[in-house]
Amino acid sequence: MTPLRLFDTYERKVREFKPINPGKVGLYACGPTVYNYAHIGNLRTYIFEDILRRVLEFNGLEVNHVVNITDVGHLTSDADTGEDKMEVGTRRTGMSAWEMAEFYGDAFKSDLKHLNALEPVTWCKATDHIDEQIAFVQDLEKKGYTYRTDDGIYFNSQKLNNYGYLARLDIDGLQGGARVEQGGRMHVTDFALWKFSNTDEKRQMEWDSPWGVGFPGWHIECSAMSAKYLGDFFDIHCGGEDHIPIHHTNEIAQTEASRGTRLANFWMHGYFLQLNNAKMAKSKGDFIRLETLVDEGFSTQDYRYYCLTAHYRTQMSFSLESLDAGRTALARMLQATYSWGEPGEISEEYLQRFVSYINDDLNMPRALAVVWEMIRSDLTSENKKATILKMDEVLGLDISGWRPDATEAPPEVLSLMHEREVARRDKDWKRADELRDMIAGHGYVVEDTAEGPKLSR
RNA sequence: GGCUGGGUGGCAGAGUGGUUAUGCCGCGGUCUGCAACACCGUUUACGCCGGUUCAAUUCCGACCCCAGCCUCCA
Repeated sequence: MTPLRLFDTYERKVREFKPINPGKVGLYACGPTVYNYAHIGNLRTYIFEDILRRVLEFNGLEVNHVVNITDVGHLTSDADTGEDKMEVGTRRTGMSAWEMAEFYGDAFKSDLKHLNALEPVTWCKATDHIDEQIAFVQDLEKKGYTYRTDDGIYFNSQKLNNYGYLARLDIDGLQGGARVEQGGRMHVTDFALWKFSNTDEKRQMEWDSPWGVGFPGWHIECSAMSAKYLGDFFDIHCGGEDHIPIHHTNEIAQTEASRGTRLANFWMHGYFLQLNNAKMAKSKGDFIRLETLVDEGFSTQDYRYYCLTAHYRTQMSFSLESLDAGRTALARMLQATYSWGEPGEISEEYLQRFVSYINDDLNMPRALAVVWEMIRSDLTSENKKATILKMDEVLGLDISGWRPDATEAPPEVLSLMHEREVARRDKDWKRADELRDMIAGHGYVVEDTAEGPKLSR
C-alpha cells in the first residue's frame, strides 16, 4: 500500500506520516468560537479534517480526535481593550453567554452530523478547563515568560529565539498598531495569557485567578487542553489557514516555553472558501450557512461532495453555479451506484489507485477522478458497487444509504399520468405531450422508462 | 509597508519539462413517437515579459493581479 504522506506547514513540505506511538494517532482540531452559527467556509475545514481522520483510519490507525469549543475569551476589533465576542453575542441574541455557547455549539455539532462527519472522540470546552489554563500560565510565569500590564498577563514572545517559525514571520516587518492598539504590550507579537475583567463592568464569564478576576486569553486553551487529552507532543494539529500566523504560532510559543516541544509533529491547515474573491467572515454578520444551501434546494451531501472536488490546501471559489455542478455529479454517482444491485468483489486495481491519491496528502480531486474512471470502466456492476462502497469509507458520502426519492405525487398528477399513458397507447402524441406539459405545470417531470412512466420533481 | 500563498479551457478544479486529469455546462451521436434519463464521442487552457533547455503551462528572474496574516477569524 502507498505510504501515507501529509503536508506539514511547519516544515513546508509533504513528508511521510509516522505515528509517534505505533498504530495510534493524536489529532487535535481547532474548533469554533460559539457566538454565532458556522458558515460553509468554516465547515469546509471540518470536512477536510473529517477526510483526514477517515484516511488515517483507512490506513489502519486508531485516531484520538479531539475538538475544542471556544466559548470564552475572544476579543472583538476596535479598541485596545476590546470586548469579548461572547459578551457581544449575548447582546445580539438576548441569551446568556452560557446559553448561547450551548446553542451554537449544538448547532455546530448538528451541521457536522448532517455533513456525515465522524463524531470526535473528545469534545472539550474552554470554560471547562479554566484550572488547566491557569496552571499553564503559572508554569509560564515561573519560567519567566510572562509580564503584567494594566489589562492582563502577557507572553513575552521575544524570549523565544524562533518565535514565528511556523508562519515564517518577519517580525520587524509587522505593522504593530496598524489595526489594533498595542496597549501595554512590549512587542507586537506578545499576546494575552490572562485578561483582567474591567472594574466598571460585571462580565458574565469570569473566574478568580492568582492575578485577579478575569478570563483566559484565547491561545492558552488549546495548549492546555491538547496537553491534557493528547500529551505535550502529539501527531497532528489542524485548523484553518488563518491560524498559521497568530493562533498556532502562539500555541507553539506557549508550549515550547513550558514543555519544550513544538506541540505537534504535523501542522495541517484547511484553506479558505472564497466568496466573491474574499474570505467568508463570520464577524461580518452576513454569511452562508449550511441551512441556507438546503433552503436553496441542495443537500448537505452536495456540499460535502463539492468540497472534495478541490484540494484542502487551495482556496476555493464558491458559487451556487459550481455547487450545482457538484450536485449533478453526485446525483449521477448515487443513482448509478444504486442501480448496480448487490456488491461483488472489490477491484484492487482501482482501489490501489484511489489509495495512492488519498495517501498523497489527501488528494481528493484525483481520488474522485479515479472513482469516475471506475464508474465508467468495464468492471461488472457488482464489482463496481463493492469498490465504490469501499472508497466511500473515505469519501463519507453515505453512498450505501442513498435511495431514490419515493415521489408521492398528488392524485391529480397521477391521474394525468394515467391519462397520458392511455393517449400514448393510442399513439395520440399530441395529447400525450399536452398532458406532459400539464404534469410539468404541477412541478413534476415524467420520464418514460422500460418499466413504465416515472415521476420526479 | 512586510511576510505567506496563489494566478490553468464557459464554470469548478487536478497535474506535468515532451504523450496535456476529473466533474459540470456546451456541441455531435446512440436510445426515444418526441423528450427525459442513460451511454458514446467532442471543442476551448495554462496572467504578462524575459531567461535556461532540443523542448516550458511545468524550472529561474522581473512585472501585473488576487487571497490570507500583521485585531477576533476555518
